Amino acid sequence: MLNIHKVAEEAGVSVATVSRVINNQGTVAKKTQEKVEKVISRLNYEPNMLGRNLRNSESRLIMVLVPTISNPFYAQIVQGIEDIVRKENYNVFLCTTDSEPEREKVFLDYVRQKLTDGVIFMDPAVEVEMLQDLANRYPVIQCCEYNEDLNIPYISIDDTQASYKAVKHLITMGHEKIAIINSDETFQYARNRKKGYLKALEEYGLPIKDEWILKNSELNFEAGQNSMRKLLRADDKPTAIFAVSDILAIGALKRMNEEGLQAPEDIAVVGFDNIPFASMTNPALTTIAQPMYEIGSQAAKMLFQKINTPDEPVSSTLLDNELIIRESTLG
Amino acid sequence: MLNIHKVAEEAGVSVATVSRVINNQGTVAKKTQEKVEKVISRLNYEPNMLGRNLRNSESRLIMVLVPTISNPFYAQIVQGIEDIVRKENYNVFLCTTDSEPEREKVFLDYVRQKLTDGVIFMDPAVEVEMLQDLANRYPVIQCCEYNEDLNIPYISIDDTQASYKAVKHLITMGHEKIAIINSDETFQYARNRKKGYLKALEEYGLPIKDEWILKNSELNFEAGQNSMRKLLRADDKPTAIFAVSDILAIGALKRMNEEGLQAPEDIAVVGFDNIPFASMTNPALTTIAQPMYEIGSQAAKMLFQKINTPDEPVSSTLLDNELIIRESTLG
DNA sequence: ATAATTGATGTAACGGTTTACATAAATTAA
DNA sequence: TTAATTTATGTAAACCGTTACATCAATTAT
Repeated sequence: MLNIHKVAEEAGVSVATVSRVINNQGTVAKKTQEKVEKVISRLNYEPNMLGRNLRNSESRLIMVLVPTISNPFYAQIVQGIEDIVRKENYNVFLCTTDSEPEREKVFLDYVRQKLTDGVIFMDPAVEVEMLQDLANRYPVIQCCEYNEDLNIPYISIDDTQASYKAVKHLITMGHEKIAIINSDETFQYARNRKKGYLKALEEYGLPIKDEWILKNSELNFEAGQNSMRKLLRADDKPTAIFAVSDILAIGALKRMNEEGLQAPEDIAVVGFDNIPFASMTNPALTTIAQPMYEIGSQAAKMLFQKINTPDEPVSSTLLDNELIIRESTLG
Repeated sequence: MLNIHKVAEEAGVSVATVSRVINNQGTVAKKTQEKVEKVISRLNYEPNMLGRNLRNSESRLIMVLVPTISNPFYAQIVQGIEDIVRKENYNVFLCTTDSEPEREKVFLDYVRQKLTDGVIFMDPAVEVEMLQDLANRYPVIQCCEYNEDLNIPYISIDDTQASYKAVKHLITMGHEKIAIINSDETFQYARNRKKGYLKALEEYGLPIKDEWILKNSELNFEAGQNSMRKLLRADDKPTAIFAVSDILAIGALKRMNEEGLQAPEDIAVVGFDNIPFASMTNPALTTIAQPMYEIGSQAAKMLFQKINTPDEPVSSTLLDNELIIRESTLG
């Protein structure tokens, strides 16, 4: 086994001296230092991180829990996280949970088990008590999806206000029959976006119909296509659609295209997130831009607050969002 | 500190007994077991993974190094990896390198430092000697991007043959002026795809022009758009384009769209990868489908071969690929 | 020349877990 | 009843690195 003892032995010094050289604390005589360094590079020695972290009870590792990486939405957020984390000389381990509680649990245990120093959690599906319990003892930040009943700092946007804005835009464009393609309402964001949708319709006295309110348990193109298929078969066809995710909106646009329909002439479509691909579609997609990078970097900053001053409370934030108007709603 | 000693003390047993209960080895008397379990759940104890892994010199953790998660191409591969890895009762840590050698190095050190049991490496930019050295001592698999001069197992596709197929398709459709939008030729795949492109042109005696051969250091929509802008300004405009990535192809399509041009009528476009978005564009994109899920799951299987039988050689594989013909080339 | 200070290095405990081996108690065999 | 075996539990070393404290040598001060 190649370890610090072996190096010490080869160099004819004690392990303490080797350790001092590795963590260059400057208290080692020059020639001893050189001697040790020579042995280290000759043997190709790397300190074992388990031993080191165990001793230091610190890993300088952050875990980021995402449901999936197939939605580019997360890519930008992770970029924001990475940039801050690296600046602090930490590194990021990204873990995908598929929103499965058991998988989330396994990864969260890594925090309890001291493998990582903290966690940024998007889209938690795990039981709330267990999450709260974890957050009481370790640094945890909720990012994007959150539960405000918990005493865990979160960073997100005001989904209700954002979707209200999106739907109001459709109303301003003259639409009166507006459908929503939503995801699973177990998610807070889905409930909030529906709330904003309903609020806008009520405010303008527009009809609310069950057949215009669709839910999807999966969030992918196919779900968007399926939802659009259903809407095109509705007794009373909507003239505009608000999809709570660009992915769903793009699937919907595709379905229209397959049926020979045009956006916005036949049906206008608004998405949500402003993933890079949203501007690449034809027609380009009107959408709510979340400040993804900013969300990520803020989340990381909040996490470091918790790590560095565990006893001081970290305040939660809702960031601004922006309606990006493109061809899919512009007559 | 809450540790196994504390639990042992509270339960009035030795640490060995607690350890046996945790790893339920069945050699503990029923009532002792219950007593210990009660204490464990009362104190909310979780074994420290650093201590455990240090002792066992095993982490049951796999590191996957990707340049970025913003290209959905990687999402599918990672899915393939995850499914196998979980089946083996391991977990995946995903790390993004931005193809920066220093970042790659930091993560690779985690393997040396025993934090993870192996690595699947896509798109290595790190110095080859260091990678080879790592692979000599730890389980490493090259995935997608690879260097065949190294003695490190790889899984990928035959890029030369695939791009030859793509370009031949364009030729079959009657095109004689065919451009390539490539990425950085420091990458093996980029060199191979160019090779296939040239081979097809040569075989059919078609012209090869410098102004039809474009390179991009970044691989994103903007790069695709920029390349297309250049091609549209060429003295001799191509009638067909082979892009070595769907992302580039989609950017190129967008640029055409902005200029009021249609694919394939004005210029035909072929992409590479068959990311989910590729079928969502309008027109839908003709592309080379890489068996992404399969690549990922194979990579994981190969890694476990290395982990479980370190001394037996693992053979490298090139998987089949398929040309998916869609609207962007179909007159 | 002696005492006091500085500098370089070593010793050993500690962080948390697992497990070979030892021991004690309980059971079975003779 | 005694010896042999089985079962349950405990002791202590091992995994690897860090660091407070101790030690010794060398330098500086008096």
